[in-house]
Formats: sequence, structure tokens, C-alpha cells
Amino acid sequence: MSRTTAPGLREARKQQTRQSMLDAALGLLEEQSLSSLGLREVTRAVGITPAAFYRHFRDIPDLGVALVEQALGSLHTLVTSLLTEQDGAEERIDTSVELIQRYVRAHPAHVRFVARERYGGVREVRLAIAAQLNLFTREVADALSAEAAAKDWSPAELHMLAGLFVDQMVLTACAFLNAELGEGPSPTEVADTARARMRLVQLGREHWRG
Amino acid sequence: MSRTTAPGLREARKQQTRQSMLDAALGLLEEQSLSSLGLREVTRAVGITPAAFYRHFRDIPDLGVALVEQALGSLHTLVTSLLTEQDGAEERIDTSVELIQRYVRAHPAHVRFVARERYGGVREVRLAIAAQLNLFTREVADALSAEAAAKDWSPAELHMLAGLFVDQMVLTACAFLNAELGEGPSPTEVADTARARMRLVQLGREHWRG
DNA sequence: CGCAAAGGCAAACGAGTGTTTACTGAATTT
DNA sequence: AAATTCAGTAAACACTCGTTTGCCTTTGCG
Repeated sequence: MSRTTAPGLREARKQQTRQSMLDAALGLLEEQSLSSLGLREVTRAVGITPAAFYRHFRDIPDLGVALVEQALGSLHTLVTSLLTEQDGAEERIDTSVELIQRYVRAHPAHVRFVARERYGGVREVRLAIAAQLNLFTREVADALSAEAAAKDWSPAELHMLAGLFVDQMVLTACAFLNAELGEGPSPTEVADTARARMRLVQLGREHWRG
Repeated sequence: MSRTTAPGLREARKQQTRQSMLDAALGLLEEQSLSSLGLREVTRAVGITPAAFYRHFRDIPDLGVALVEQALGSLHTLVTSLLTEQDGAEERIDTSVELIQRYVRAHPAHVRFVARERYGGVREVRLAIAAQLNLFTREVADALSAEAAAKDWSPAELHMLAGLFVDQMVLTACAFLNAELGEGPSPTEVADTARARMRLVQLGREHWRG
């Protein structure tokens, strides 16, 4: 059985232009926020009629939450990669930062979109992003609780630590993006800072109740 | 001598409507991003003609950077307050979080504006915010270097730590704002989490080269 | 006093917006 | 093979937008 529906040449074509719209929107959002993105802009970029928009989305916010699922879906891959790393603390930090940098290079538009709209002007999208990031936080907290170092950490404390990691990941990804764009410090500086921050947190973690 | 110019009833009236425009813009930005804010919207809210806008600002981005200076100017007050605190580490954390919460309650629109436009769609404003936050970071780094605990910390390491504090401050302020609005966890939960994070960082700091 | 400066007004401009309506033609179903 | 579904079209709707032009009225300066 297939994930969505039966083959359906009809449905296939539809999902194809839908994806084209999402891609076009992501491109247009490089230089503006979602709350100023026009429905006609998107359809024009794809090469369809404005009215055709409504065959796929109710309005722009609706398209926005679809973008959230897509962008943070790809981030989900990264998070699970980070969690399955099982080396020592030091190497773990190194590979984490490197993976984040690689991810930003692979999906810059996704990173920008999430960073921009996390506190952006469209309520629905803000809530969708918050929900997904909370989900990430819970995953991280679960993974942390399985480690030996989590011996005497309460669930609430693990959640706090996981949230710190997630926030730091987003912040680091965004810093890499700015670096890649020439706004702000160089990529190697960003990497150094990110590693140092994680080392600091790791130290605090080791002495949490020492 | 006065800060701006001689008394000038003319200039006074001008600065007054200019301030009205900034306030109106800040209000309108509660439900949208700067990149979708219309010039006519602002003038309509103030009660003047669209053409009058150009007597004060070149365009909306220009108004945006004026808002940045205003918003982060008020934040500057908070930062120096935090830095002059000189109690023990634990009480310092408590009063810091409390001051942040108080600040958010006093200037919610400023916090939202900075959080929203820090990675927003208007380049000029992004750069203005980044510049101001870098300035804060240097101030914090300087203050940290004067402490006894900064004995064997290099300038680069101090800058890293200061940046972590600034990022954490912005993040915490934004969390308080969401809490106040009903999006996300309650204010007391936010406060607890923020305190715990700062305690963790403080621990890492104490063992940085132990 | 009298002239220059300047904040604000009124009106018009061309261009872009979201949404609706009736339609066409190809893919699907019966 | 006929009937139905539906992604996309074409055109029109009533607005809103940023910007320019000329004018009025009050303030400021010599």
C-alpha cells in the first residue's frame, strides 16, 4: 500500500504543483516574511492562475503551516541523527556542530523560514512551529533519560535541559545561515562558539548535583 | 544645552507626531511583521495624511530602524541593571529573571518587535538589531571580565559566555511574552526554566577549568 | 513686520491585491 | 462508451497600496 492514495495520475499531478507552490513560496520568503507574502506572487512564480491557488490551500497561513511540516520534517532527520550518536561527550559535540552546519548548507531556506516565522506575524504558523519544537524537545528529553548521566535528574529537569539543547540548535543553525550569507561572523567562528557553549552546558550537566 | 535642538515649538510638534507614528507602528506590529506593514496603515492610525509620512521617514524600513533604537534603548536600561547586581550567584539569578519578567510586562511590544524582526524579512532592521545586540554582548563581556570568577578566561571565552547570556535573555523575555499571551507555558513555569538554565550555565562556568 | 521654511492636506496616478464566477478539458468512475 | 469529477483558466469585482504634485497655514528668522 502507498502512503497517500492509489496511484492516480490525477492526484500525482496535483501534489506536483502543490509542491511547486511550496518551493516557490520558500524561495520568495528569502526576502520577506510570510505575513507579506501574496497569494498572487506564489501562483505567478509557479505559472498558474490566482484562482488555482484555492484548489490547494485555503489561504497563505494555511500554506505556511504546510511549509512548517515540510521544513521541520527535514529537521527531524537531523535531530534523530544527533541523538543516535553514542561517542564520548567531546566528540559528540564536534559531530553535532558539524551535522548542524551540513544541514544548514543542505536546507538553508528551511532554516531561514523556521527562524523567521518562529516569532513571526502569523499566529497559526507560530503555533505550528512551537508544537513541532516541543515535540523535538520531548524526543531529546527521552533520549537523555536513557543515558547513564541522567541518573538523578527529574523529568522536569530533563525537559529543561532538552529545551536548552533545542534552542541552542536553532540558534546555532541560524548563526551558520547568517555566516553563510556574510551577515555576521564567519562559519568557523560560529562553529567555535557553538562548541564552546555546548562544552559549557556539558560541564554544568556533569556537576548538576555534585 | 539640550539633547536635540533649541526649544523650537515647531520641532517639538514634529517629534511628537513622529513619536505617535512609532507608537502606532509598534501597535500595528502586534499582529503582523514589519515587511507587511503599510505606510498608509501607520498614517491612518495616527490620523494624518499618507503624504505626511515622508516628512519623517524615507520608507517603512527606515521607520523600522528608528523602532530598533527605541526598543533596544529601553532594553539597555535593563542590561545595565542586571550587570550592577552584585549579590551571590544564586540571588543574582533570581533577581535577573524577575527583572526580565518585569521588563516584559512593562514593554511587551518592544520585546515582541525585537524577537520578531531579529530574523525578520527586512535586512536593514535585522542588521540594526544585530549591531545593538553585539553592543550588549560586549558590555556584558566587559562586566564579566571585572569579576573574580573570570580569572583564567580569555577574551574570546568571555565573549562566548556573554553572547550566551544575551541570547538567553532574549529567549527568556520572549517566553515570558508568550506566557503572558497564553501561547505556551505559564509565567511561573517560564521563570523556573529560566532560572534552572542559568544555574546550569553558572555551574559550567565554575568548572570551566577545574 | 515680512519673508522663508516646513508640517500637513487633498487629490490623483498606476499598479497590485484577494476573491468570485462561469468555463474547459483531461482523468476517473460506472 | 457515457457520465462525473476536478485542476486549472479567464475575466471581472472592489479595494488597498506607495508616490507625486500643488496648496494652505502656522512657525521661525532677519
